[in-house]
Formats: sequence, structure tokens, C-alpha cells
Amino acid sequence: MSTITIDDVAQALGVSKTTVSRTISGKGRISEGTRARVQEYIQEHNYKPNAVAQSLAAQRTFNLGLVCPIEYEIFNLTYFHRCMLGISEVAAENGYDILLSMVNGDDVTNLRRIVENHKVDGVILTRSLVDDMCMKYLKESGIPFVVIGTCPDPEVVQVDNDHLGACSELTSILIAKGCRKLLLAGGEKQNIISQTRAKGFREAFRRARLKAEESWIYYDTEIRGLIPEILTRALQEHADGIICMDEKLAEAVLAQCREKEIRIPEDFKLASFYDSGFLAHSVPAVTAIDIDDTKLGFVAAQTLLKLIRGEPVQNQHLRNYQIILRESTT
Amino acid sequence: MSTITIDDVAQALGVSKTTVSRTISGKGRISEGTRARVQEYIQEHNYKPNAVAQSLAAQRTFNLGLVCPIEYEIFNLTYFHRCMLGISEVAAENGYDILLSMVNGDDVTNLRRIVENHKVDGVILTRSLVDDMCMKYLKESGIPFVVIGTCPDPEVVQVDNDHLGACSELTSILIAKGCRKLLLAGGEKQNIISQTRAKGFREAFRRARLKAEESWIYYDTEIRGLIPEILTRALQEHADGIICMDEKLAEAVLAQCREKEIRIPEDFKLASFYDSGFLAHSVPAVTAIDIDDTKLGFVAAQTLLKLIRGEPVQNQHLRNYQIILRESTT
DNA sequence: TTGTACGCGTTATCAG
DNA sequence: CTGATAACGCGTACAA
Repeated sequence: MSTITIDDVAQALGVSKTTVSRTISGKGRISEGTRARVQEYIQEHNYKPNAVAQSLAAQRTFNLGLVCPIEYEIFNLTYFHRCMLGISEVAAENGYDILLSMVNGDDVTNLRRIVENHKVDGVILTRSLVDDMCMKYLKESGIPFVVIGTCPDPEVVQVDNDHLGACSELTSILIAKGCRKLLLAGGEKQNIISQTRAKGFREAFRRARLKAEESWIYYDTEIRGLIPEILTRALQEHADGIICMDEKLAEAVLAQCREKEIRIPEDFKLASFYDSGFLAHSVPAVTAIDIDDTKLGFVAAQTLLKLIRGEPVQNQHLRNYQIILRESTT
Repeated sequence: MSTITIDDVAQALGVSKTTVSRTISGKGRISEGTRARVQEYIQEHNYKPNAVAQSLAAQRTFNLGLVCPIEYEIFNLTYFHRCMLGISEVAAENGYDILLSMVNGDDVTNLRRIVENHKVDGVILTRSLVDDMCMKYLKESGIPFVVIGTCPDPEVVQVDNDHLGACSELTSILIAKGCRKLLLAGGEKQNIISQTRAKGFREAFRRARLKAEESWIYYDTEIRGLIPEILTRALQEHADGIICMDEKLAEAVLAQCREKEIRIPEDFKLASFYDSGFLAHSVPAVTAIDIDDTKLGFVAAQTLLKLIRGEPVQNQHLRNYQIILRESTT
């Protein structure tokens, strides 16, 4: 199927390119007769405008850059994937496509390439480190971009779930159930989201006129590494329960408790971020915060498009989480 | 930082665009003097050719389409992510970028869009269903594409790991260790890879002059669904062990055995596809097939680039797996 | 060794 | 209502 251009269509119909172009874009006035003829021919021969030429003329690529850190591990991946879903939906609706940029740690070369070569109209960053080089570069470059997550820089447009609120609410629930000493097992300390949750954790205690010790909060809890140790200490120091920042950690806790014969929820309570089939069906079923990441990507993409169009935007703190109480915190 | 064009550079230096263009591409002979001057100016002002204009002129987009099924679940995701890594590396090396296309089941609209709009020079498909609509569409469209995985169509360029050999080899090892009745717990039946492995499974038995019953092979084993049932039957019917098609399944088996007090490896042997930290550190550690998916993406991308350049290519069956024997099959 | 002029496929401006 | 014509930014025959 040879690729057909607007000129081919115009010549075949004995009209000018302009007429064809107008038929497609709907701009400008043309007679119903010619419009119909052109439409038909286009349908018939499946003519599609060349996006590259359109881009050149419009000075826009109709591509959104999406940064995916290569070091994402299994957990972040599902998060990333769900975000992509939302982004992809919005992009498609608006005639945009997604250009992927895999960046390795602080090495922004790959991102720089797509930006400097003008291959994208804007960029979405899917996480934010405390000191993120991608963000730094994007700010310098002047290209429109939004960050999914939270960052301290007020100039950066951000879209995030209300992790603070979610963690705070979950913690409060556990406190209400009688817990006085809770643990918080987290992701990378470098990751802002971990710290936001910690803040919510502390806040809940403060609201209950209690104090959360800093030693109750664990970052960089590598699954097979720290969990056993944490539980041993928890047992010695009579902690009432633990909040895990992701499913994998919760899973590890569950396994360790089984091994150490700690009963959940009788001896120890367990709750987790990110609801999943596993948490819902494990024995006991685990209380979890269900977050709609797809929505997050959706809103981020919409925000970026507004930014590209020059419309005013503002940071969004979606409250799209839901706490699902299950047996593990009974 | 206003965007600067080749004309700007040319005028500023009092030379023609051609000279600047040649300096960059290295084609054609120009004096060392002017070359140096141009080089310097370019560095200084950080001039980068506009990729869109280049694309239009060259009639190539320098984009590779990458199809990501939205229904990927956690396991496929890590696989997909690792492939992407390899693809991304090759792409970057060759001045290409990756355009993502998320397709939903049989709905190829998203894929069709990027192909018909000429936004990509070729496409990589990251899995192959028994009856894959994406593949069907790509064949019709005539665009160069390669499939990561195996498909029955000999006209389609394929890059795959030798899953048949891997599964066969692993099965043989278990047979050699005295197993006579083994189970194979798999992914989606619709997924060709599952069937390829089943073939390897059968082959190993045949080589040992034994026969694998079809009832030993389970497809669509949803983790929390079938595993308990399978193990109950295994126990009743005195199976010697099980080979799982992914880590998650192995994990479920491990959990169930603990619950049912089946001892591994004494009562029952366990092996799995896709090595991971979990399998390496679980108790007992699980024998696994380690596969280098990044390499797979790497080779797929290289193959696609050759295809795009019109060079001859052939299907690749990488033997880049490695069986790691651990306690679970002692 | 360097420059001129044209084509790549579209859209937009300005005449008719 | 419609049609030339000029951008958009770059590569490249062809000419000098």
C-alpha cells in the first residue's frame, strides 16, 4: 500500500491541496459538493496526512515525552504502567503520541536528546527524587513539563495523590483501634513520596496527642533484607503493628510473621499502601489503601497539554484514594 | 533559550547552510578552517538540527514503535521493562527514539494511528498471542516489524529466547533426579510462549522414554486461584514436583506447601522460570531459569534497524538462558 | 572547497 | 468558495 500524499489527492480530484487540507481540518468554507467528493476519495484511498510534515508546519511534534527511570523495580513498574495508561488515553484523544525516554540515574543524556532535537512538545516525569537531575534539566530547558509526584520547587507543576492525607488517615484508624506504637516501612528515602507519607504518619499521632518516634520509621527497607530484622525488633519492643509502603513489603511481613508465629491481627496489625489481588486474597486479607494511578496519569497528561497550549494550570492534589479495611487490622 | 536553526548558524558565520550541514554530517569535503569555525559556533550556541525537519527531508522518522499491551500484569511488566532497556540502548546508539503504543486487546486503533500517520519507521511487538491482531495489522500495513516471541507465521521476523530448549533442559534435569511425574503450571494458554514451554516439557519426557500426561499441564493458572487445587491433586496423585512459568506462581506454591506442610525438596520439588531475588533468597531457595530479556530487546531492536535499512535478516533464537540449581530441587 | 536551488508534505496567507 | 504561493528546517544534487 503505497503512501499517498495530499498532492496526489488534489491532482486526482482536480482540485488544489488547499481544498483538500481544508476538508480535513474543517477550517475555511468550501462547498458541500467538493467537500463530499474529497471526503469520499480520502476514505476510499485511506489517505492520512503525514504527521511529520504537519509537525514541521505547525512547529509542534504532537509527542509527549515520558521519562521512565531504568532502575524502576517491580513495584514502581506497575505504578508506572498504570500511569501510562491514563497518559496514553489522554494523548490519543488529543492526537498526541508518547515518546519514551529511559533515563539512568543522574544521566540525563537520553532525555536531553529528545528535548534538544525537538522531538517532544512537553515532558512528563513519573517520580520525583529529592534532588532530581531530570527535573533540573527540564527547568533549564524551558520546555513545558509536569511532575507526577511532589517536589519542593513551587515553580514546578505537580500532580500527585494525597499521600500525606492517605497515610495520615490510615494511621489514625490504627490508632483508633488501640495501636500506640506503629512502624512505618518505606521505599527509598531519596524518594519524596516516602517522606510525604512519613509526614502523614507523624501528623496522625500528633492529632491523637501522641508522639511518633523517628526510630519507628524505616526507609530503604529492602524486602529480603530489613523486614526480618524489623519484626524481631518489633516483637522485642512490643510494637502494635506496621504500615507498609507497598504490597511487596506487606507480603514479606506476612511471610515473616508466619515463620515467627506472630498472629495477625491478634498480636500485630498490618496495613499497606497499594491495594492488589494479593493483599485482598492473602490470609489474613490485608487492609490497604487503594490508589487510582491511572487517574493520576490522566490528569498529568491533561495538565501538560494545557501547559503546552499556554493555558493556566495549577498543581493538583488528587484525593483519589480509598482505604479498604480488612481482617489484618480487625 | 530560543531555538536556533541552521540558517541562523549559517548567517552568523557568513557561510551557506550547506557548509553547516556538511560540518555536522561529516559528508562532503570542507576546509579544516571553516569546519572548525562552524563546530565552535555550534558548540557555543548548542545548535541541534530540528529532528522533525530532518525526518521530513529524509523520509524517515527515526522513531521505533513499541507495542505495549495494556493488560500486562505484573509479571509481564518486568519482562517488558527489561526488553525496553535493550531496545532503548540500541535505539539511542543509532539516533532513534521509542514511540510507545498501548494497545488494548484486539483493538489496534492506537497502533494503526502511529503507523498510518507515519510516526514510526518500524515496530517491535513484545509478545505474540496465538491470534494476534497487531501482528495481522502490521503484516497488512507493510511496515517493517519484528516480534519478540515466537509465532507460527514464517514470514514474520521473530526474535526469541529458546524457551523450548530451556524448559526441556530443566525438565530433563528433574527427571534425572528421579522425578517421574511432574506438573507444569503456566501462563495464559493463549500466549504462545506457554505452549512452547509445554512442548519442551513433553520433549524431555519423550527423550527419557517416558510420557508426559496432558493432565499434568495447567494453563491460565491464576495465582490465588488454581495453585491450592493443583497442589491438593498433586498430593493425592503423588506428583514429584512442579515447574512454574513464573516467579509469582512459584511463590504461591511455596506458600501453599508451607500451609499444607509439604516439604520442599524432600516431598516435592519446585523449579521456576525467571530468576529473581525472591527465588534466590526464599526458604528453600528455588531452582530457576535465568533469562536475559534485555539482550532480547537489544537483538530485536538491532534486527528491526536492519530491516528498516533493507538489510537481510533472519529469525533469531537466542540461547541466553541459564539454569541455576538451588535447594528446591536437591 | 563552497554556494544555489529544490524537494520533503502540510498549513496558512492572501488573492481571485 | 477556491487556488497559487510562501513558509516550516533540513539535506543534497548540481553548479560554480
